[in-house]
Amino acid sequence: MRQNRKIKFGDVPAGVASTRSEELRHRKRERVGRPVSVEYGSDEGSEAENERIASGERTVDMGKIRLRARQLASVRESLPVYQVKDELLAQIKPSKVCVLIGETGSGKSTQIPQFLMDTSPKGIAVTQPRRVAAINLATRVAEEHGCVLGREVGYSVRFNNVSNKRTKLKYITDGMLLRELMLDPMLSRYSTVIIDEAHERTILTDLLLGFLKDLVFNKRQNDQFQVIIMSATLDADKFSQFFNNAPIFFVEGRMYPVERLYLPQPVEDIVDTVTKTVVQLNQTEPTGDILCFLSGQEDIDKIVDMLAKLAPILPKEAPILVPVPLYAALPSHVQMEVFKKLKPNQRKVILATNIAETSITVPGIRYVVDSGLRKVKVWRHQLGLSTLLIAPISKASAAQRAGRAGREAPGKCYRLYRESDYLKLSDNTEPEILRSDVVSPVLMLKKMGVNDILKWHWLENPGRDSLVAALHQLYSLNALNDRGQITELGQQLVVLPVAPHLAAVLIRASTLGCLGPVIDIVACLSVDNLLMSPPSERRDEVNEQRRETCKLGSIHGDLVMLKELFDLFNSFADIDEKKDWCRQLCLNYKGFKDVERVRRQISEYMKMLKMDEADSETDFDATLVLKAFVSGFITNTAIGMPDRSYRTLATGDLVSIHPSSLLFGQRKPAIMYIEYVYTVKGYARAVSAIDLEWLQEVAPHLLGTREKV
DNA sequence: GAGCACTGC
Repeated sequence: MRQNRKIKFGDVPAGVASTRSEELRHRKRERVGRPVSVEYGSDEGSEAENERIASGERTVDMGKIRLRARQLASVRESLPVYQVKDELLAQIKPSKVCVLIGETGSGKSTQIPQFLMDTSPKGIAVTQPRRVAAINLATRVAEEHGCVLGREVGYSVRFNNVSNKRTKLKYITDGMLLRELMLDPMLSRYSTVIIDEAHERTILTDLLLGFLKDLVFNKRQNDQFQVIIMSATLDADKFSQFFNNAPIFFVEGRMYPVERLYLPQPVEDIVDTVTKTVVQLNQTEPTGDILCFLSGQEDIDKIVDMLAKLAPILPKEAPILVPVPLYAALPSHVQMEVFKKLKPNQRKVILATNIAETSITVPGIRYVVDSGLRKVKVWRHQLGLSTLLIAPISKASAAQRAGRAGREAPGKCYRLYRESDYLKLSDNTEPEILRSDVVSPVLMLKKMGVNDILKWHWLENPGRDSLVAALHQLYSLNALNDRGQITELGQQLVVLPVAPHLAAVLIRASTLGCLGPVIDIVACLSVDNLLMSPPSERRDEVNEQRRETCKLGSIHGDLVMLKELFDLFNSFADIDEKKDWCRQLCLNYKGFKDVERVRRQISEYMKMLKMDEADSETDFDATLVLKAFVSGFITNTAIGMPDRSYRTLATGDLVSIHPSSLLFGQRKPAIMYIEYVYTVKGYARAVSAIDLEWLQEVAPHLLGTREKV
């Protein structure tokens, strides 16, 4: 750390008032409700317990459940949204579509669906972008409603359906609702669909809104069918306009004021600035934990190290700083550290990525330190690769981060940028669909019978180039015919719970007779952070050990390595043995447990498509398996050049084997890779050695039209 | 000779 120059934040009071009113300015909406101070904790039910109850075990004590519901009634009644129940219902009722803005703590996600339960003729679906949110909400609402989870109130997420045909209110991830929509385009089970957290603008939410527009105004126009869009931010006009000027309602939340403080000058070194700000804040501010938002793991680890070193030598009058990292790649038991209660003379400092903005809510936060940065993955459809960039956040995101300090008491937010920089930020984060690969969305549209995807009523049109690139990809997979219609194969791909390219590999594998091992590999590929990067001092040793362990992988590449690792994982009978082995090779034990789950699911879906892995060859044949993969990743192939570099077959672009690959440093005539990412240069990840002759065999319809694909 | 934010089926 450089010489301890103090970090100065500008004069606050005026700035605070103006910023606050800035963020409130757009609220020229019909206001219902007034701010109320209540505690609204989220009691978490154990998932295992819920499953047991929902599976019909008759040890349920209904008396106890009803008593608990009565106890919760007073909490419910004090929620902002409850106070305006009748007024709100009277306004919502007559509209086929409405937009409801409810701030954090308003109780909209738990209460409004319950209000509608008695009058809704059929089921109510409430979508959530994340699984845990759907599960927690359903658990809470079942408790409030006084029923067993999975009966009148339930949930449906991947791997877990705790609902039945009679379930009236179902919390569901938007991915699962889309899946239901594919099977039943009318969504005939439901009379109300509530899209929650619409402001997050995930791809799946955007798609749902598009399909719902068609349903509510055309297909189920004369039916009793209602759509409610819930958003936490004020950018509701977009939704309203999209649904033919649907009415907008506003419910106030229960948030404490958060003072915003800015720096007078921009800073260069964010790691240094965050560290100094935390130390300074610790000495001057009363009790309360600190949450810092940073762009990624690298900066977080550096700050954690620095604070850990500084903590023992700081003045003893101030609380002792306890730094805690928080990002998705951390094992879950390490993530749980953020919830740990500390001694009274300690102060928790959480160094987090965007994961703390929406996915994980940490209690006890009074101070937020915001770097104003995040990492964002941007898809370049012209090049068929993705890049990971550090970018400034939006105003909406800055407000969300600041809000994390005001959940339990008034708080402060230290923004490590100037107020003038804040004012220059865009209002909202760019919708995900504009910076993503749209192969899968386009296939879904085709499945739903949309002919002209360029002119479809997209909530946000991804743009001609992006859509055309996706159409080409789908055509090259044989998912679309040359008239752009979905093929029999396309119908199969859309069902499988993996990306279309990987789905194509699965189908191909079943005809080649190697479905079993291919499911293993595809399951491994769909789990993040399965192979963890070893700490620098163990790097060479671990790499060597992995090469030793995976003899075939060292020749054929990473896909075959995954198969070898998964087989070995399964060969240990004892859990502790498995864990030891994972530690040795720096593998993620929980990751492999997830692989097993995904594997089971894929296997079930393949059976549904009448493809059975029992038909697989008994001996593992690496060539056969890689041929299956080439059929899905024909555009991700490159030829080895005399100067040791590789050039992509499709465009001739330079590509290098990523150093994390087992094939790194090896020369092969040709390679195929699952992912192509650009950082300092174009890197191929998950690389396999292939034979060029396979291309002719696997995809004769593509060779010769290469420049078009 | 690198370094991956986050989520979903």
